[in-house]
Amino acid sequence: MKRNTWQREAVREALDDTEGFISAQALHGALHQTGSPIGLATVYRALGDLAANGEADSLQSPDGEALYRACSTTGHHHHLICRNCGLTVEIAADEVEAWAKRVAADHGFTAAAHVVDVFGLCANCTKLLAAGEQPLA
Amino acid sequence: MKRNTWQREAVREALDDTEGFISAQALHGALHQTGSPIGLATVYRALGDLAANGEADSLQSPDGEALYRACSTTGHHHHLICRNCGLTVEIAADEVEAWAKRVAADHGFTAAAHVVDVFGLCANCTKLLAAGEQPLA
DNA sequence: GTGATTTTGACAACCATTATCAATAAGCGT
DNA sequence: ACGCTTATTGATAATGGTTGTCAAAATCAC
Ligand SMILES: [Mn+2]
Ligand SMILES: [Mn+2]
Ligand SMILES: [Zn+2]
Ligand SMILES: [Zn+2]
Repeated sequence: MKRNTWQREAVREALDDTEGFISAQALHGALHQTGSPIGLATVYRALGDLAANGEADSLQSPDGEALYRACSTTGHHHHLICRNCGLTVEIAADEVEAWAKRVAADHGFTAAAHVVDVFGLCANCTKLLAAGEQPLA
Repeated sequence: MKRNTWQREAVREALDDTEGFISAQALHGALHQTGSPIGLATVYRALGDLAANGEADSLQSPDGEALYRACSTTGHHHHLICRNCGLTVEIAADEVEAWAKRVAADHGFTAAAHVVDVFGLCANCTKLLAAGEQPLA
């Protein structure tokens, strides 16, 4: 049976305290800074479990890193993500859902799923970068 | 200036001969099987260049591997991909383009890009799997 | 509390991708 | 055609995220 450990709870809380998407490594770093001695492998395992249970959303960053986020919305939705600071907006996109279903059906595809993510610079980061600040400071 | 080499042309042709999306490693393997002595690093570079020039499309597979495909359509478009056999249909989706732009603008995001891919089982694979065949045979 | 079983975590292994850099070769001027 | 400049190649090392290993520690049913 599945056992409850403080490590899994720590990962859940750390993920909740994070604004946007975050990598396993970054979350492990954040936990360490709070004094937690949790191991890196454990963070990977906990995040994988959360994603499998639907408690967290995951996506592949454009450079192939897996990112995780605790979602406030329970149902199916998508994300608008700042590629500089990670700020994330959850998006309900009925329009795109319908489009995806239609496209698959029109071509005889079954068991269709879709990946829909929008990356950009949030208003704040746009301002900062225009002022000559460095990205990801 | 940019020079023309048989290696780049070999990668272009190998990519054209491929039905669906393929990884750099797999393409390198395919080239080797035809007797080509091309180096792996060169395949990575050539694919990166093709993608940068818009001659190839690239996407991150669900497990974080970069996949490439020679596009017949020159403009921006998306893909409907069979997760079993790799068969790919190119999709023009003005509706989704407009949606992505609107979503970004509505939230003050700039420099927006989007990832939109639909994965499913093509008609043929649906039939085969229903008949009890194994996936990815 | 005891013990079977799960979980952890330091570390190694893995694997895709990128950086090195000496050797090679494209292509311009001659 | 011939050098010469310089982009390109490719064997190899390095990088970096992720997963596997396995003995030690922790959980929980009894
Ligand atoms: Mn959707
Ligand atoms: Mn698009
Ligand atoms: Zn931002
Ligand atoms: Zn198929």
